[in-house]
Amino acid sequence: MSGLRNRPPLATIHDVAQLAGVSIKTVSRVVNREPHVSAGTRARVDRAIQVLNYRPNIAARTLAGSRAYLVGLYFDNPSAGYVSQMQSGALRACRAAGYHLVIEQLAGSSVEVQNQLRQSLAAVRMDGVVLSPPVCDRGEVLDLLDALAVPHVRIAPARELGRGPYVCMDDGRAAQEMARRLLALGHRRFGFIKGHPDHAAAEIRWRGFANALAAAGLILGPRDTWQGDFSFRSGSEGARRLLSRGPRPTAIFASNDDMALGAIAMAHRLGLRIPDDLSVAGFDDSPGAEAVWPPLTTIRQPVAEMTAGAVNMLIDGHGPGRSEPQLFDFELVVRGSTGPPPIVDLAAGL
Amino acid sequence: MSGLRNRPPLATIHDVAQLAGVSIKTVSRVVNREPHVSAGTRARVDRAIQVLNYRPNIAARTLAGSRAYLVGLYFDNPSAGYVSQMQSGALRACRAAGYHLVIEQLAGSSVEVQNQLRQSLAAVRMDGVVLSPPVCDRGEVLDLLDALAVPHVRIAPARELGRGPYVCMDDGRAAQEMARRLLALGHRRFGFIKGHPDHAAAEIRWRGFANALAAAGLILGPRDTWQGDFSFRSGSEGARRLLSRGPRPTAIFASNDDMALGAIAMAHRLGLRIPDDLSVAGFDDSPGAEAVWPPLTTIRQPVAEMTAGAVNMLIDGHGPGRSEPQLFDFELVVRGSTGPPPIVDLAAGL
DNA sequence: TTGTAAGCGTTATCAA
DNA sequence: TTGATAACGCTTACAA
Repeated sequence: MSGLRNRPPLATIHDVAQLAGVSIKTVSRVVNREPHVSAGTRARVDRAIQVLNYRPNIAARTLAGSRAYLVGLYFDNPSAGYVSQMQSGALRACRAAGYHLVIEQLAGSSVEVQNQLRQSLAAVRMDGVVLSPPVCDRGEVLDLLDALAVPHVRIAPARELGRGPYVCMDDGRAAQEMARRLLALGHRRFGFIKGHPDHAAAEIRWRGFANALAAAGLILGPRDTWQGDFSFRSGSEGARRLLSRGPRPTAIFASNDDMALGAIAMAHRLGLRIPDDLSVAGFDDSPGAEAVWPPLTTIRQPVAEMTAGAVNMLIDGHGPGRSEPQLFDFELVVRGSTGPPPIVDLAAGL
Repeated sequence: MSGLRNRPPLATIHDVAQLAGVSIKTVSRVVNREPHVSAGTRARVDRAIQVLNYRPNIAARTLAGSRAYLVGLYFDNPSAGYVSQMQSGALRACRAAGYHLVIEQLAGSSVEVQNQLRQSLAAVRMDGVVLSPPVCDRGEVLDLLDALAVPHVRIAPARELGRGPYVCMDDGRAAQEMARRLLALGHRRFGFIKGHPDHAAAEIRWRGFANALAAAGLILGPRDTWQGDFSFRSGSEGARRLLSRGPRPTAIFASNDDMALGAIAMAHRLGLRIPDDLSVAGFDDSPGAEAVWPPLTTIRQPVAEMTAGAVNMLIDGHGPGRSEPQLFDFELVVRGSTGPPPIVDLAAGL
């Protein structure tokens, strides 16, 4: 029943101490893996813990000590798949370290976000927080965190890279590599669907792509790009626009998979065959990428691993000392949605 | 920096008491909205709280009192969109009530799940937990929760409905209504893609659909159904099988949207036009449903609202007393993926 | 190597 | 209507 409040009493550190015939301090030492405990004592305590099914009360630990065994994950990302992967990585790292995860959505105006953050940090004393895009690029969030001296690690930040530790992937190089791949296939007319303007990595992807094309002597004009927002819908709308003018692009690169899937859907709708008439590439390797037809060529970003890494940096980074940004490898995943351009275009390009 | 541990001291209940010139107990009364506080005192305390930006420490509250201001959300759902909607509803309800949300994934064998659950409940004393499908239908989870007397509310449970409070939607009636709709359009040959066998609501949807067809004199054989698992991939695979035999169905109903989207992708791949050659319907109204082409006819399940309702039941259900299951309305959302069957089939059916 | 005692910031009890 | 004081279960000095 919902209203029931009389929980069976759980074993406390005193119970364990009594059963093991030691003081609570010794139990504490064993639980926290501190040195200076004889093997015999340790064994007795461990057995008592086992027998009583003892688990330290996190509230008491937090109140007494400096650690809370709680980390926060702050997000505000429209892509459910991205959030889901982050959480899965964060949960894995937390569980391995005996931590637990509190999540919080941080949305709205600067003032609103600051209030939400302040409220959550004051109420739940966490050991630190992980900031994911686009929250990690909001100046007011970093300011407040600094003011409250709350440890934080950012995931794929794009601004103020000197401000604290982060994990990331080289988005620019990944976009560049995708561009080179498409160029190598023979494409010469490109469409690019940009990501959400608030998400700074989107800008980096765009620049990486544009630079690689520029190196090949190609310049994308404003009519070759479309300002999307990372949503499926903005991807299909972008594709509609990019494909509605002649000569139309033979390859479209979208800043994330959701938009690429939207572009594919639109291409189907317009009667274009993929990849025969049009190549489409995405970025993220989201669940849908492998499932759509034809499966999507994309950049695999190890979101779960990155987030797990961020949580570990938070937990391990106990002593002071500058931690280096942790760089994760991307992977260009080539699937069926990209191929050579139509013969006629190939001939023209050569 | 990550390793920084010296946080600026936050105001405590003592600071507030001193500034307001009252005892800590009075501050506690004001904070907790208890009666028996004069208006003047209350105002003074409120002002002091404001000035000092005081927020009660949740760890101290938990340790001393009976409430933890923390609720847990346990999940293990493959659909990122579903999880995302749940969390969003849960976070909204938590924020409104001054609570915070701890999430935990519960996966694996019976023993593993019990250990995860036991560990998380012993470490983080939560006021209660919300169980989502398919976790909410695992007997060992309910048993353990009962044994530990942890309040819980289930979302869309399908088994053991007498065992505690829950929120739900009438899946069977929704599937029935979808069947009637397709029958009314003139369809007579159906394909059905079943959901994950562990997710009991999937079974209910299937029975609702089958019953409605039976009422119209139609029986679906094993070759008219496909055992999916709620994934996009299983949907496309299911569609491929269902469509590979003649005479092929004119309408496919998938137990969730991800599978329906998979079916649509497969239909495109096979060169079938939707809805001219084939109608496809889903269940959930996930984000992709509106974005795909043609947009998906589906059942809108108010997942966020249901979860918010579950959290509120947990928080409100403080006194004992049996709380009734809370039933939420579904909505049949008709979009472009369904239409009349091809003329030849329509003629044959009449 | 082990133990004692003093908090940590609240809520709960009981008296004023 | 208020307030003093004892828990709550643990960590952290500091002793032994």
